[in-house]
Amino acid sequence: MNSDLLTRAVSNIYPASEKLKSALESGQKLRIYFGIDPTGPTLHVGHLSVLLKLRDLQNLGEQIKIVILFGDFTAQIGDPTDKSAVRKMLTPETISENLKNYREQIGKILDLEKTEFRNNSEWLAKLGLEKLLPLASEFTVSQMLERDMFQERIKKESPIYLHEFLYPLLQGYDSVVLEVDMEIGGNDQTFNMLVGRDLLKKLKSKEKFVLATKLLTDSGGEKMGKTTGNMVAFADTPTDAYGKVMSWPDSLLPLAFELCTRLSDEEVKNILAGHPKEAKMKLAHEIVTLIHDSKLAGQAEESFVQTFQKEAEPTEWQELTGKAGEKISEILVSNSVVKSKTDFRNLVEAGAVEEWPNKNPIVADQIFTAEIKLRIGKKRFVRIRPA
RNA sequence: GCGUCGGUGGUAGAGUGGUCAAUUACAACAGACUGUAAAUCUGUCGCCCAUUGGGCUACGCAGGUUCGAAUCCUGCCCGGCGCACCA
Repeated sequence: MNSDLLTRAVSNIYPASEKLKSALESGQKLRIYFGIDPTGPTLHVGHLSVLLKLRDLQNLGEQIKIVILFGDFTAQIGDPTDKSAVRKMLTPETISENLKNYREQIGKILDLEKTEFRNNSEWLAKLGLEKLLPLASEFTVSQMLERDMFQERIKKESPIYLHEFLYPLLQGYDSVVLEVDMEIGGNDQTFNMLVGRDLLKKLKSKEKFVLATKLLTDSGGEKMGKTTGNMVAFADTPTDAYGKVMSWPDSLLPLAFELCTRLSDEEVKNILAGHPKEAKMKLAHEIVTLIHDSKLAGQAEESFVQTFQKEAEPTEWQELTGKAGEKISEILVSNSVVKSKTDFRNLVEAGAVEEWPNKNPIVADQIFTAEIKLRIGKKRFVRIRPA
């Protein structure tokens, strides 16, 4: 067992780290699960710390059985943890589409052969009141209200809906049905995971370990990507993913290495001792390798260096076609490169649009005549060819 | 049901008859700076046309008052909080 298995990227272990340690050392078989609500189209680096932890555990061998639970039912209810008010109802099609991506993306990290996949609609969809009410009677309203986030809402006089009380129960019930020995999730899931622990104890007299991982937060303590747009998704192209990591603040580096890579402490220490830019490139390379592969990571890195550091010809151009006589602005709008003509005009006025590579300025209502390459801002490279 | 407060741009949240396409903050986008960044500074940030400027559509929905409404009135829809029993 790796010495940092129970410490790296770990925020808390319930009931106690030592207990889990001895369970692991005793060779006791453990069913460990991680629940994800398929609310978005893709996993992102925020999931990476949990997945890597699961992989570490999976590597222990036969002793461990990893169960990935897709909250296809709970996704429809909406976890109040991400309380941004009105949730959009997801259609079953969207959900199953998401699930397809998720499974494949998880395969980047975990050994799918050794992983069990379940959907919680299996049991939650047919959970009747006669089952639900006894669950609800295990908890008091004040226990639920204790959650920080409910307290905050009371303070702000914003609504708390009944179904939001139900959510932790349902997630907890997953633990009961799956008869797991352990649950892993982000720190923000601690409350829900502990409800499951209580339920399991009450209904099946079973002890469930709960391992909460640290969250990838920025210096303000906000979850990455929540306040800024640089959350790296598994579905991002290698180049995008690489670029997004490079735009993370330097201050995030130590935490990001801990959570999103498996470089050893010592390696990380060496890397961090060097130039921050080099360190971040290393981080970006590692992350892209995890969510794609090392070859693509290499290419992404090369393209990044080319484009931004050497200002050389970018390796990827967005290819468009246009008719001679058409306004360039119209071609760009119809291909959603820019939002509107006004948007394009503003960019032109800001000096953000130039012809590549001779840097000729472009005027707002320039007419398209022959093949032209444009650089718009820092990141948009467009080549327009005659149709 | 009663009382009361409220529904504003991607978000939060000002604005209570004209100077409001709507203060501000965050996010976004761009420029400068740099180590790619971040931070900082500057600009943009409804849509369309335009050289200054003009037009259109927007402040829950539908009507109305007014020369003029995000702002006033009426109705409707949605929501918060309080009250309801013990009295």
